[in-house]
Amino acid sequence: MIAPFRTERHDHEACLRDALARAEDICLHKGLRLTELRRRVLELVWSGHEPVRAYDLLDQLRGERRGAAPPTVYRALDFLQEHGFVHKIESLNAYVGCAEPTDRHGGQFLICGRCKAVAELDDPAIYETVRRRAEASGFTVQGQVIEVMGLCPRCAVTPDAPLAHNHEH
Amino acid sequence: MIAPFRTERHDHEACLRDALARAEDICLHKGLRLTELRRRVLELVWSGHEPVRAYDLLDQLRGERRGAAPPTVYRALDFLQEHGFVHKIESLNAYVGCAEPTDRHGGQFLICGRCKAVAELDDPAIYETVRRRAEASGFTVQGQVIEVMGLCPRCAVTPDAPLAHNHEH
DNA sequence: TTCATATTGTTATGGTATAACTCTGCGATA
DNA sequence: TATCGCAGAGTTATACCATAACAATATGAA
Repeated sequence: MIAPFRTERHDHEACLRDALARAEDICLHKGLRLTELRRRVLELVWSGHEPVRAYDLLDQLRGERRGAAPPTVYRALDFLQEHGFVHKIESLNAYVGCAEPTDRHGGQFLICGRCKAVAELDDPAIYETVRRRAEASGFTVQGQVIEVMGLCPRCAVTPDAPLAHNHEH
Repeated sequence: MIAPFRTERHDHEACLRDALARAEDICLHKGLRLTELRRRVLELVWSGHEPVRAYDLLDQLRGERRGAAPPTVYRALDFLQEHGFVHKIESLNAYVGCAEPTDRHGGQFLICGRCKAVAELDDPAIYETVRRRAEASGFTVQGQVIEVMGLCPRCAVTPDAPLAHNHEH
């Protein structure tokens, strides 16, 4: 199980730096082109641990790059998703960075309805239970979308405290 | 576990009739108003076991009801979802009927990528595994979105056979 | 250098969903 | 019976999400 919710000590600058370094490294080894645009979109998605919407990315890109348009961001997101650097949260139509990028892996997402933070699990017990029960119905499993809504540890405990910023979660 | 994939003998007219009768009955007992519009939208969603998109419903409504517009269908869908008569498939932005309506229950969906049929599971083993593993991370679970992509039993076995109609699946 | 191809730019459009205000019909109540 | 309040539905407008299609450009291999 990986990438749980961040604590108060979370150093997001280091977190972001590591994520970009991992991506660079993986692309180098696989012969993928992490272009300036793709790298920048990945960086923007990783600006926090909340899902980011495509048009928010686009708004930011427009400030930096003339002629940015929806395909600009969707194509970058397609690349990043295909190689496991980001995931789409289907129930939010939004995107989060992946801390453990492997090609086209699934993962399970815990989504805090209060602070909006998302944690990713890659829990084999969940994956296998879903696979086993689905195949018991004669279904052949090719992919799983698992998104769990609720409250992250901090928001469950202090539901009235002010929302901390992004980077502290 | 309920509502598996339909067999060749599936009598969809009876299936649809039962679904509408159940909805009528539940609304009667709960004091809910299954209006003409809501009943018709439910009927259209139940036209098959494939997810139906909101604007497809709208196109059909326009042929029957002057002034049908997006809110017409979304408001009906909101009512039907809230009371468990239909579910939204998040990964498809589409809606399916529910054979076992209970308020705001979750459910797990098996989605055939070939014939597009959807089967609903309400498997406590899946629900509990996801809940337990999420809460092991300190997360408080309020809802689950579980959508499994793959091949239904028939499409897995005869991937080259022509697609059967709707009602036979 | 030249070429094939991947990437990005550009314009347009399609698909999904809600806001906000109006109108209508129906039951509760004075 | 009058009228009030409200849920449901009509109506108009707009916001948000995503892709098609074609042009231009950059990149790396031969």
